[in-house]
Amino acid sequence: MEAFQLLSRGGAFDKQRFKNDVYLFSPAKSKHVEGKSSSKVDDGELPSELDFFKYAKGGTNKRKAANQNLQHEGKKQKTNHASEDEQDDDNGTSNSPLPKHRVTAKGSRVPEHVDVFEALTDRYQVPSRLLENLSNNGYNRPTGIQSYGIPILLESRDLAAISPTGTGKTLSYLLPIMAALGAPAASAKSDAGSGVRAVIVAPTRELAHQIHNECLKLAVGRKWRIILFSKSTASTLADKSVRDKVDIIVSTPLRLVSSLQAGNLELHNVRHLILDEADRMLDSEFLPQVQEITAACTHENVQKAVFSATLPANAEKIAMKMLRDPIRVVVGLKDTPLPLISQSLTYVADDQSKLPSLLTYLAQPYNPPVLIFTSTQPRASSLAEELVLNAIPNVDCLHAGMSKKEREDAVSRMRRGESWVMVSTEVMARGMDFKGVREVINYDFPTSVQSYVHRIGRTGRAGREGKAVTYFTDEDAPFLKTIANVLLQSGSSVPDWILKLPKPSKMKRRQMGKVKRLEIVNSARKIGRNDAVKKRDMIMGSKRRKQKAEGAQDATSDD
DNA sequence: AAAAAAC
Repeated sequence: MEAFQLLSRGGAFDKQRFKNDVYLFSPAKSKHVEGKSSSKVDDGELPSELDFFKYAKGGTNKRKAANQNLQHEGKKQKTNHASEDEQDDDNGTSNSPLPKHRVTAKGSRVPEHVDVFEALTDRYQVPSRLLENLSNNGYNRPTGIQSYGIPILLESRDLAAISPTGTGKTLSYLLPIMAALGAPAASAKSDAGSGVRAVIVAPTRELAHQIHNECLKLAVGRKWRIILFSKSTASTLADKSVRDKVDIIVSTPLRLVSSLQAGNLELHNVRHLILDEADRMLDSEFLPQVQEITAACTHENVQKAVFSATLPANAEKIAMKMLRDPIRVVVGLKDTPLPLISQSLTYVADDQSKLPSLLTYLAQPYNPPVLIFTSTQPRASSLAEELVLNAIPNVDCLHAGMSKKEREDAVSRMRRGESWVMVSTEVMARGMDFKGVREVINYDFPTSVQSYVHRIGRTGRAGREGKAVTYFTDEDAPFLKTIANVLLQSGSSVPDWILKLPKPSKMKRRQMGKVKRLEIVNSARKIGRNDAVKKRDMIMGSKRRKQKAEGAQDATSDD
């Protein structure tokens, strides 16, 4: 009976019900909203294409036009316009599945872009060995950010690169670094000076690990020392004569900072400093650490570059101050998901209704692996647990509260395709490239546009299609319109009534943030529990699990 | 908004 009630509350998209709840947020406008919505109920049922064109007229195009005008306003700066469409026409090879984006490059003396990787050898003497490694790894033609960004970095210029998720930003900075490195520091003919020459900083261990892997693939046949910085690798570099022979370090910020402070690392010889996921690296939590790192890079010719799919104005300001005579490259529209990702918003009345909705979803055919995002670590753990208890196969969990080994194991199961359902926190939201992910579910509503764009950007990578579903509850209403606009901007359709919601800024958002979200409410503790618990402990680690459970109980009793 | 992540 209980289960039936839960199911009947969750399930299908229920406009009517939500509409009533809108009153809660804007009593003054409630009649207006209701009147308009009910007279246009049919709009929501139009084919999605029609819906899109309708709203694109009002919002999307205006904004595009505004963007373009802004770009033309630069005074002393030169603007380059180009389009990947043209490049595709030139070449005639239509095996490029990548979406076609407008590219703008703004700054002084912008180097010309390249249409093919081979042009890099002619123009910049990029070693052919490097290009071989490219094609061996399946890189045939440069993406937008690669064709513009690589020449800029090869000309030793500073760069702020904004390009959508899954469009090859990593290669855009790795290739120029490797082209510029020359002989390994350890070799006799090196004129590299002493100390590491390139540093790449990323916000999570998993991402740093992935970048390091890419780095190794590209460096095949060369003897550079490329270090994924961790506690153990850092300790092997305690000996200065050893660390002076390192060429490239990939690291998370705090790891670098603690080595700097311990006097176990010098960055005075760094010629290339890359901030991946730049807006994250420049947010208030990471900024002090990043500043310490940049301050330690004292070489007069240090080249700095920042990369992200999103770069809010304040982060861009900080970035531009950091950079010297920078060039700003924007591929597509900033802070916007790929149109390849078909996005939808699903109403679930409240937190308790989410699990039944998800179970219903997972009971139908879906494309594994599915990546599910929750707002907190305990919620990720307990949701994974619930799915296991409900006999969903191959459930995995990954958050930063897990041990290093547990995290690594989870990632490798994911890479091997053994995970069908991966429940995670923001730790997985940025940069991670699991090529198979075709569906993302935002179980908990994202807390920013940036978070939304990066989360759903785990699918639709390298030209593949993807699907993203976002659950929203009554509590999420104040932020719904903001995210709905992002869907519109990227070509997904949104029901009429959502767009008619009052402006987010006018809503009472303060009181909304106070709702405490604890663990996923259990709906089905039944038979086979012991087996399920064993399996769960294998997935999440029993020790950690116990700690989490105790912590959560404390939190509950507080209430 | 606000939690997450970084050692």
